[in-house]
Amino acid sequence: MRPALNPSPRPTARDAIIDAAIRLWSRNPGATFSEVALHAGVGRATLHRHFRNRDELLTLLAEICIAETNEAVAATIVQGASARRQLQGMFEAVIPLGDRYSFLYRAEIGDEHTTAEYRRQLEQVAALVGRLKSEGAVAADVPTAWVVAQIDQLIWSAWNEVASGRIAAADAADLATRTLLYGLGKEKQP
Amino acid sequence: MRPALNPSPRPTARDAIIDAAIRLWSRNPGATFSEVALHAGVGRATLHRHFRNRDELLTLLAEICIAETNEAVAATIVQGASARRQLQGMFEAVIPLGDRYSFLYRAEIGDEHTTAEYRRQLEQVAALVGRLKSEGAVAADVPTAWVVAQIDQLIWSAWNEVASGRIAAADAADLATRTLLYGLGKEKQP
DNA sequence: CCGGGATGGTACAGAACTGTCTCAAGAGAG
DNA sequence: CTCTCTTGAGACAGTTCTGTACCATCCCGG
Repeated sequence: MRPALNPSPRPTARDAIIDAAIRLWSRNPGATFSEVALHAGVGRATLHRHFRNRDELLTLLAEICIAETNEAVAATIVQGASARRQLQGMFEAVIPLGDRYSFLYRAEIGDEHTTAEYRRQLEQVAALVGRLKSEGAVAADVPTAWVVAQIDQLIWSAWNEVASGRIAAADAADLATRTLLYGLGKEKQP
Repeated sequence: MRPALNPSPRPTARDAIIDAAIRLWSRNPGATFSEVALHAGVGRATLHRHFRNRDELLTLLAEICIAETNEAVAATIVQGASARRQLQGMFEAVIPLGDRYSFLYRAEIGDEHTTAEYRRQLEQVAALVGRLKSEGAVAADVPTAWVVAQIDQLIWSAWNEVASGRIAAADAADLATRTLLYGLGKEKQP
């Protein structure tokens, strides 16, 4: 075999651990290392071989989630598009990641680099809100922090409703955009 | 002293524990019994005298929070008022309770009575949404579950913004109502 | 002044979790 | 086939949390 460009030679176990940890800690942030190993179908010792301790795994997960989100957003956003269209694109990209993203809300990440990266993401959203305002898509008299918070919450609840089957995945992004810009007080605007 | 109508003869310690537990577990659901005792300014032994174990305390806290919310809502809602007005009243009543209410989102309550009571609260909100729809304040084509989720999220984020000082407490309920009904896409409606 | 009840501090055993180690088994490359 | 690397299983000690018990102290009412 040629020298692997991929640094992980046999990634199955490692990937299974990462997946199980994200899935499990999303629902129960206090879940035990043993439980993670069990759900990953992996021995607890193997888990410790890949990740020295809880913090190391948690930090990696956070980095993965942030990177996945950045990637998804970057792939969807069209540079020349209107801010209004970029908002819609962001919803479309990020809502399906809800289950991988959600544990970040609860996790207490100590790592500086990770928190800085997260803050950077929020700032990007704030910048998008600024563009929405100058386009007239969002009212100027609303605090930007409030709009950012609403976008965050909409992503979360949209994924939540999709995951529980109450809303079709295809409708989620539209519904989120509509809710943010026009509210739920009248029929859908053109 | 006459036989106390109040079943708790010397409530200071007990109250301090309840308060500290709500405050602490809201931020850190995994906080230890020792930490709760420490923050309550009470010996750990005393804590165990009042509450046999974690579940007992947690269940009581949930019941208290639900009762507080019911009480606050009931005191504010005017029977004859429009659903639109009742929504505003609910926001005004519940947003200030955010810090006491928030830990319920994360806590895993096993108690049947408590979860039933919580479900009942959600159903009341759903009923309010139904009335909003028949009044024409909320569009009929939006799933009720979505509206309920938005109301829940608005309460949480409104309290959050108030708590972090980014938004004035007096404006919070108005902003939440506006966001829900009219969205953030245009200047405030009359 | 005196006694009962609540409290704080501490000690203790049991349980759960963590992190490390060892050893046997299995899968894949050469 | 053989060698190497990874894995699963389990043992182990150390730490933390839990729930209980005990005792000295304090406050309150009588």
